[in-house]
Amino acid sequence: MLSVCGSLEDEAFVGLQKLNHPVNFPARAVLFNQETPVRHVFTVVHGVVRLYKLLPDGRRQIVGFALPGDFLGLALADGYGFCADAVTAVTVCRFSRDHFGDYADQHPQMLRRLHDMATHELALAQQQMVLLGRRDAEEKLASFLLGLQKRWARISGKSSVTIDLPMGRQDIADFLGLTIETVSRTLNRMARDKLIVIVPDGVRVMDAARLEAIASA
Amino acid sequence: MLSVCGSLEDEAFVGLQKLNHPVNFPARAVLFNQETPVRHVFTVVHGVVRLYKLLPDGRRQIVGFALPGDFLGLALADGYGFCADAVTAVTVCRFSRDHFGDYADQHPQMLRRLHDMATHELALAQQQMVLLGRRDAEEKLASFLLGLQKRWARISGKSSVTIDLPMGRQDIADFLGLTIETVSRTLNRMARDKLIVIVPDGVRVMDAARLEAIASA
DNA sequence: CATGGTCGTTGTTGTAAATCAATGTCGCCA
DNA sequence: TGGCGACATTGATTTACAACAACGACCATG
Repeated sequence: MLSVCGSLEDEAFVGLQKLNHPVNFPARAVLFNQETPVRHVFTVVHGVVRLYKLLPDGRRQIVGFALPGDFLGLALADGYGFCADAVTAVTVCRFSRDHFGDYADQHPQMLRRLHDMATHELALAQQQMVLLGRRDAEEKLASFLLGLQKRWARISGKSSVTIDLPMGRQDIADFLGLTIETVSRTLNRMARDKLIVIVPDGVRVMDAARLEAIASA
Repeated sequence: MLSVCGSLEDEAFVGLQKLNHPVNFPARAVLFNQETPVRHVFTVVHGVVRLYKLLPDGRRQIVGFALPGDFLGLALADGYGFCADAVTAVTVCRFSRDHFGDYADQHPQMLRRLHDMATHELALAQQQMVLLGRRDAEEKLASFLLGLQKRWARISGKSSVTIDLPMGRQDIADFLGLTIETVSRTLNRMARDKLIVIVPDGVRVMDAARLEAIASA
């Protein structure tokens, strides 16, 4: 289990502990949105947060799900904003954006670490572009499931064939650039094909090899 | 016009000048690819570079076009690779990845600047996710054209209603998650609708207001 | 000025996914 | 216990875009 402030237990970050400010949000609570300037950065301690952008007509693209240990606030500077809200009940560590920025500027190793996180996020974003632009519904779902499985494994330290899906079908659809119906149909077809079994709030991987073949097709 | 090493004329970077190594590539030349580990980072001086990822079956997603002044090599660390090749004849400034990394680690202001660039790229990547996941062909093209127009304006210092398109239709298609036919048809429909005029290697914006309405729909 | 190559356009047909429309399931609370 | 509301599934139909196919424009090269 992650202690008070998740990914900040690093020696680079001990100085930040005193700026630390734990906060709880119930499911569906808004952490911040596209319009209002963001006054804080966050580290997720538990729960799941969805990050998304809205078009004026209401179309939504989820740009990521933040799981425990993830840091929120990298791309917040640019004025390009996105929204974040709690998928499940969530605990975060909150830092004032200004204090955090000052701290980073005075601690090159921290800056370095932030930069590494940013480039990692960028690499993930590029993977997501491939997925959104060039893959069909089944490939999208297979990648999504396996990607989440790896992330949960990394968080819990042990891998499992059961993948927890705390987010609803609509969230998955908005992450993968599909509709809720297509997500539902594709998932159920995968179950019919014995790739997975659908369980409450998750799926169980039955044929990892075939699933991976589809995901990296 | 950008002098020897484009975006490196900053006081933060004078120490790098001696590591500077200008290189020319003809159109279509490969700067680096997904497989081979990347030994250099680059700054584009002139010409246009396409950055893309390939799926095993040959599908391609262009994740960005690098124009003069742009830096290449942010997301290169992660092992997740992408390919880069010259759309037009290209001049770049090349730096050894190791030397560049060492330099950055010893110059916090440089690290800071790299980090800002990375978060900016991340914000753009997220915009592109919205475009790929949730916009139709016409919206994609409109955004693409206006985005390029702004970038050219920023580079040349003056805005123009004529947008240079040095890349071919296939490149545009692979950037927007469309086929070449859809790009062609959509552009020609926009021309028929008097939004733009198609000229050799570019388009001319005739109805900026309507185009922007479509782009930010 | 023929010839081949690349690239773009245009027409036709096909299809994956969107859309429209019920219906089903589960948990919560009156 | 029954009924309401959120969410998921399933079916029918439509549609935007892909795929296939043919043709035309441009230019480089012998």
